[in-house]
Amino acid sequence: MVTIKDVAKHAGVSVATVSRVLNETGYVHEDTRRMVEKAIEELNYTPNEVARSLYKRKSRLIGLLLPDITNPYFPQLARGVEDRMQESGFRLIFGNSDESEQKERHYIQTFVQNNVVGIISSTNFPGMDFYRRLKIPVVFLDRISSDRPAVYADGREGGRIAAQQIVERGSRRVAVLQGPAHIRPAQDRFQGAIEVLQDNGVSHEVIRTDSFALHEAEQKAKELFETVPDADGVIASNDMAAIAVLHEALRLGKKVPEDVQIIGFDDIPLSGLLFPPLSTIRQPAYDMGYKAAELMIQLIEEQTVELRNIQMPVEFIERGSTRAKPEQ
Amino acid sequence: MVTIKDVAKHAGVSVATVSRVLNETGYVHEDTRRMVEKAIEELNYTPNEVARSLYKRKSRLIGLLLPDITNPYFPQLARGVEDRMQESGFRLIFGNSDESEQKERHYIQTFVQNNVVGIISSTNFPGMDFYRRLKIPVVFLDRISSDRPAVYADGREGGRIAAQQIVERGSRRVAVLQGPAHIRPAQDRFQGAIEVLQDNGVSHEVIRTDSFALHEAEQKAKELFETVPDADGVIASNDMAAIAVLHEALRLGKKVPEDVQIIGFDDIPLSGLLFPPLSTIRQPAYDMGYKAAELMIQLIEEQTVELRNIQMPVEFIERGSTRAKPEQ
DNA sequence: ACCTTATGTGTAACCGGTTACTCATTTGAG
DNA sequence: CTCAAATGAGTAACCGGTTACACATAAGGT
Repeated sequence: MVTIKDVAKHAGVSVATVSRVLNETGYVHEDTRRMVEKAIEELNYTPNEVARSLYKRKSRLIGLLLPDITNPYFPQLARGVEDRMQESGFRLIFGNSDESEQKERHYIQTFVQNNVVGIISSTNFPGMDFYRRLKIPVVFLDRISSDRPAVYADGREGGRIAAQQIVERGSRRVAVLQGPAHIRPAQDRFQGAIEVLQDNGVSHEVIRTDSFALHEAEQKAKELFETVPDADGVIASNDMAAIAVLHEALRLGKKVPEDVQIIGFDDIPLSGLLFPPLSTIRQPAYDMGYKAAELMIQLIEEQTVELRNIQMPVEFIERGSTRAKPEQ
Repeated sequence: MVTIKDVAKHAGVSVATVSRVLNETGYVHEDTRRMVEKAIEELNYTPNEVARSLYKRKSRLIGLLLPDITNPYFPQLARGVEDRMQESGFRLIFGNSDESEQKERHYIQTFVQNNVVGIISSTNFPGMDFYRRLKIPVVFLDRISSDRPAVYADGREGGRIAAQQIVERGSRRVAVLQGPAHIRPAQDRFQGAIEVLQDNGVSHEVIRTDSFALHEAEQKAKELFETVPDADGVIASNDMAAIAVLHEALRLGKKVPEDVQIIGFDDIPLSGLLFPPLSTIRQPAYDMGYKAAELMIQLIEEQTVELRNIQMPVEFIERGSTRAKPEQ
């Protein structure tokens, strides 16, 4: 391995000078700089980030914790984070929490042991002690917390829009998938939807779900049509659930959207490729990740940030699983 | 930050002794051990991995490079890798290469700068100099290389099975999506399919694709039905492409599988939830990731590994986008 | 011409661990 | 009882960078 000493020797200067050239700090004579740069080039030297990190007590690494990248919504968040971090020269250490507190605790610990400069997390446990104790910046993503900055979508508004749309388009018996009770944005969506359904006096049934996992979605889709066989509208807690519901509806020989309208949440990339393509409430997942990264970088570089909670707008994406809006 | 010195002072011993307790090396008196453990407990000390990594010249980090986790196939690989690594206490540094050589080179560099002990990569450029030069273990995943160990699925066999199935089930005019030309497993699938189609004297058209990206898939699906409007069977290069083709077929009013049969490749989690659910050639993605991690751990721990190339079996998953097999 | 300030570079301490080496004490074989 | 081997623990060098400090020389103000 080529070290800074090798470069120093090769260029005939001290390690301090090489370090100054590398970091563009202090005074370095133009001629010296060139010699050092030549030596770096010739030896193909790249500084050891670990040594740097040890002295500085901070690395160029960011910890990213997601529930499960197997759910297509999260990779989009991740890409947003990664791409923004990349622009500023940060790398990601990555972990799936599987919604387990233990795993999460463990990941956070090793993030810290590796001197990460910040942690971006879609945790299910934003209030936990191990977050409170952290002395590095934390940004919650797709989650809400009173202690820490967060980036999330306007869930309540999303829920409202979904309900409005499905009611306007004629559903009168609506099943609502509730989504995990302990995840704020999911509950906001749910509340928003219920609000509007009640205001409009539309009959609705609630199907509770505990996680966003796929097999649970399949299960709940079956349960839905057993519990509410005459449902003519479904508001799903996310697109994965909506897809499961759509599948089950078609399997039961129902026509979508004629017999049942279905609205999802997220707008994952595949939604538009289903048949019928899924109408959904779009969360700007990539942008949310990107913004979270941006917020993190601000927190790292300055200590103070004015805007600590960023709520992103949601949007109704009209596709084929809802009917045409009747003329006013 | 609590350091080993603090622990040493608190326990009334030297740092060397604390280190011995931590690493279970050398001789430590039972009583001393207990005192040290008590001190560690009381101070809530966790060793700094960075310092450790600097001295040892190796960390507990593994670099993982994937083309794009936004494609649902890759998160499954990633989860397999992560879960196995987790078991042995390794963490992942993660990057998406976006099939760009430049990005890839850059990621590999920072992996090295961070003292990763190994790199697992689904690269598009397995032969590149920057891989050859690496002095740490490299395992290619879902890729094939003559220089390095690799874990991949039996693409040729997969292609054969796909073609056999679609022919047996009655397609006589088959469109084949070729998949990126520079990716071995994709080409193997393609070759396998073509072989069988030719052997059976079934007419086939080839649609070339350059990447696995989603928007390209949509595009190619349209192109397919323009070029081969009378196709009664489609062998897609992966499930994403198959989903796009399925969508396009239904959009054009074709009945699947009555008018057109479609076979995908990968078996991503959503395939079964389409309507009709997608028949596909299953690659055991999670297991492949898991195995790759296992292989990597062997390479790290011993220097020598007997089985350096692991080919995983593929399997036809019969679902609704293919017709029933006619009675013999 | 003289003193202050700016420029340029090297020496060595430091970051937080690990381990080679040293030394003291115990243990046990003959 | 003697001496080699085993046990137990501390000191300090080391990993590869960064930077405080020291020092020398050049530049600039009066």
